Amino acid sequence: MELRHLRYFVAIAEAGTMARAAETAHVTQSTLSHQLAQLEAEVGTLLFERARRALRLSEAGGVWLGYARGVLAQVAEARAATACD
Amino acid sequence: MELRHLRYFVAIAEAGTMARAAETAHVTQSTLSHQLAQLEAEVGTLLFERARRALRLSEAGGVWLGYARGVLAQVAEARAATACD
DNA sequence: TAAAAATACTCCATAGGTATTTTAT
DNA sequence: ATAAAATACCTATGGAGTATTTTTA
Repeated sequence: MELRHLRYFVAIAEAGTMARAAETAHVTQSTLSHQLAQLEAEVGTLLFERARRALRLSEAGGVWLGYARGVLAQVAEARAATACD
Repeated sequence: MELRHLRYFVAIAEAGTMARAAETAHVTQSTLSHQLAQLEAEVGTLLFERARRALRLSEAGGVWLGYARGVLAQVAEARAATACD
C-alpha cells in the first residue's frame, strides 16, 4: 500500500464515479480501477459496492475513508511543518 | 511522496546507519540512499546531518520522524480495523 | 442505449540492484 | 585502513495509458 492508493480512493469516494475522479486525480479511469482493485485486494474487503451503476461506499469503505483522510491530512501537516518558504 | 519513503526514513532513523536499516527494511543501502534523497528533495530540507560518520537526525528530521511514525501507525490501525480474519 | 466499471494489451518511468567511488575517522 | 554514504549504471517490475468489452439502469 502506498499513499497513491489512499489518494485515489478518496478521490473516487468524493467524486462518486471513477470517470469524474479521474479528472481531479489527473489519471485515467482505467488507472483508478486498477489501483482501487489493488487496495481492495490488500485490505481484503470491497471498499465500494458495485451492484449499482454508481459506486457506493461499503461499510468497510466508510471506515477506510476516515483513515485515508486522516493519513493524507497528517502528511499535509508534516509538509507544512517543514515548509520554510 | 509515498509511504515507502516514510518507512525507509523511519528505518534509517531507528537503525542509525543505512547499512543496518537495509536489513530491517529488506532493501539495499543504495536504495535507501536514493529514496532518502528523494524525500529530502521533496521536503526541501536535509533530514539527517552528514557531517559525522553515522547519520544524525537534523531538527527537521526529528519533526518528520514524529509525523512519519504517526502516519504509519494510522495505516496499521486502518488495516487492523478492517482485518476480519 | 447510454454511462459506468472492468479488462487486455502495451509502454516506459522508476524502484531497486550491483559495483564502484567518495568521504570521514 | 575502515566503515559508512553517495553515485554511476543497469534491469525489470508495475504504474499509467489507449482501446475494448462487459455491465446495469
